[in-house]
Amino acid sequence: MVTIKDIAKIAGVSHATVSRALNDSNEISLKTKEKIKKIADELGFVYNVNAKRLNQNKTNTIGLVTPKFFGEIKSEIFFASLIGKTIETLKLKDYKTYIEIFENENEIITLIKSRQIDALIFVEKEISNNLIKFMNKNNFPFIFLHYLPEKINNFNLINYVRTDHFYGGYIATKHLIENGYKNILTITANKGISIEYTERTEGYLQAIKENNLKSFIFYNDLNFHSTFDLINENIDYIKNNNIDAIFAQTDIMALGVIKALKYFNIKVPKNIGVIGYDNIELGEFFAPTLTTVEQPINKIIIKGIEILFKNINNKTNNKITNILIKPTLILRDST
Amino acid sequence: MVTIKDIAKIAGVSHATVSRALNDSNEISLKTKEKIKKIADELGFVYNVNAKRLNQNKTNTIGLVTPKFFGEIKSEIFFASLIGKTIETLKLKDYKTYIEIFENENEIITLIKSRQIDALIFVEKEISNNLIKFMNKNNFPFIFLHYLPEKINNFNLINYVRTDHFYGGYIATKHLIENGYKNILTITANKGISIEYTERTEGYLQAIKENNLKSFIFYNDLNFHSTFDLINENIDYIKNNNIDAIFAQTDIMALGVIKALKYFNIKVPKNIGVIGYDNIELGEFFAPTLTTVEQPINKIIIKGIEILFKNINNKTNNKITNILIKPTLILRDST
DNA sequence: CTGAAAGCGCTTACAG
DNA sequence: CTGAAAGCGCTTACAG
Repeated sequence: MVTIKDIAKIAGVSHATVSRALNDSNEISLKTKEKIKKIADELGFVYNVNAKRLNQNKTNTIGLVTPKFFGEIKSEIFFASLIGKTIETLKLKDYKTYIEIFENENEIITLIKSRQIDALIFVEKEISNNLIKFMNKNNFPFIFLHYLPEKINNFNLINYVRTDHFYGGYIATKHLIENGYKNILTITANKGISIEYTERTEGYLQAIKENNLKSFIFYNDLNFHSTFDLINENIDYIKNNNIDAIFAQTDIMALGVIKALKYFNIKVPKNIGVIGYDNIELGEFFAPTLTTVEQPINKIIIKGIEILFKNINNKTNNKITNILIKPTLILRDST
Repeated sequence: MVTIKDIAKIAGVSHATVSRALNDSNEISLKTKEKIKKIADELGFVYNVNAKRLNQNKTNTIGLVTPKFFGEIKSEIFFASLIGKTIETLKLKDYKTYIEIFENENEIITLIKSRQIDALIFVEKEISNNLIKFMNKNNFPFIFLHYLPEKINNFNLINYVRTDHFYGGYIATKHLIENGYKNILTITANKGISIEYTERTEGYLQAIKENNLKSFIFYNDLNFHSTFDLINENIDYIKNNNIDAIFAQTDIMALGVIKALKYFNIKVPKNIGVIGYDNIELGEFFAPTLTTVEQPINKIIIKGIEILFKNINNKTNNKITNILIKPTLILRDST
């Protein structure tokens, strides 16, 4: 492969001069600069990144930490979008993305110490204070997107951008109310699963309260089959309470709900309206298509990267930024 | 960050000795080796990979080239699995994975020249002879998985591992025949889309021929809605020819078929059996669940990486390896 | 404006 | 078995 020394030889200058020319240093004559650039071009010169990174102690690469996302359809769809959007957004800034599937924190620490990345984006809940402290101590920029690190109680030490789930739960419920539904059941995650479900439920309760309605809450696993079972087992409760709408706090749950209602010949949305949460693309395949709350994941990524770069470029300014982004309602046929 | 010089200072040896110790060189005494390792451990030493890569001209990183996979549910599911499995498999060999979303070949050439990766895995069709030649000339190891590069006519210059689609089309059709279906329609891709659909169709024709049946072939777009429309528009043809089974050459198409048949109150599998191809996880969500041909993507990845590593470790041996892996039938409710 | 030198953090052939 | 030296391909402070 061609190096700056090869160019230097051909141009009859020192390799330092070549380096300056290619880096558009302002202490070089336009004439030699252009001559050198032309030669570099002809030779198809490309920097040896490893040399550059060693010298500058900067990699122009951001690590993206995700959970093990494969093997389950919902997270595959979500993380494929996330990874794609992140790569795309960082590429616009001339940064590379390195995907790290989270296994343990030691691997993350090793990754940082090995100087492969300049910063980290976490879309991962299982991060402890230990790692946060390590990064802060070393002035290593990072941000949490979408998820909050659940082992941590003090969020004043981390930047994050995530969905405003309270608002999401609120608009989902309000939408149902505005469409005339009165007895609205919400199906949320089992307790302790994740704070975001608590927030969605609080949004739900706020809308319920504002309209003097009665609240109905089921706690359940987040998956399709168990939600199907849940409805099955509680069909009498649903009938006895005249439940006429269900706010399932994930789309997958909502699909399980719809399948179960179909099984009992309950028409959606005529007898019972159903709204989901997430806007997974899957929702478009089912009949009726699913009304849902869309998580603003692209906005989260773009905003998150913006904040991260402020941190990268300005290490002194350690201001913590926490941002909630409002989700939006996607109206389809199930309500 | 701690360097080998820091360790050297504490251990009272030269940094060359530290390097030998940490690399388990055999020209070092056990005693100093252990002493040095202990110190390194205590200091939490991790190599600066950039220095190591520069020195060794080796990155222990493999590039994975994919199309732009996000924005469409089917490819999101497929590539999320693929990326995950690749990262996992390479990690076992102590290699990192770098994801490159294909835009143009110059970016790939730059990636290679910049010394960020030791080899490339292509799961991408749009590669030309130009790039192949460049890699071969530079003795840069690469392999094609799953797809064949469609702009190329001479496959003797490239390693690849892919599904045996002829066999896949054959077993799908044979399965239908063995279940008593007689008039089997296959829906394949529009001509020129990809060689794999031609292969599936040839497998179909082989089974049809062996059983003296009549062949019925529709050519269509690969997506859900247009396949739904296709069935809609041709429902008379289907009825008139007593079509009693449909081999849709992708699962997404098969789901479109089932939706359309439902619309006409045609029972699956009672009136018409339906088999898909791919085994996307989505197939499990629909009723009836989808019988399909599973692409052996995990086997392809594992085998492909195995071949790639032979090439990496043994650059002299430029033997080309082409492997077809047989897919398997997944029996569910739609046949 | 340009070159020689030193340095980034490693490895390894050479000498002892 | 160990150290001093050279080198991987860059950048940049220093001197002129």
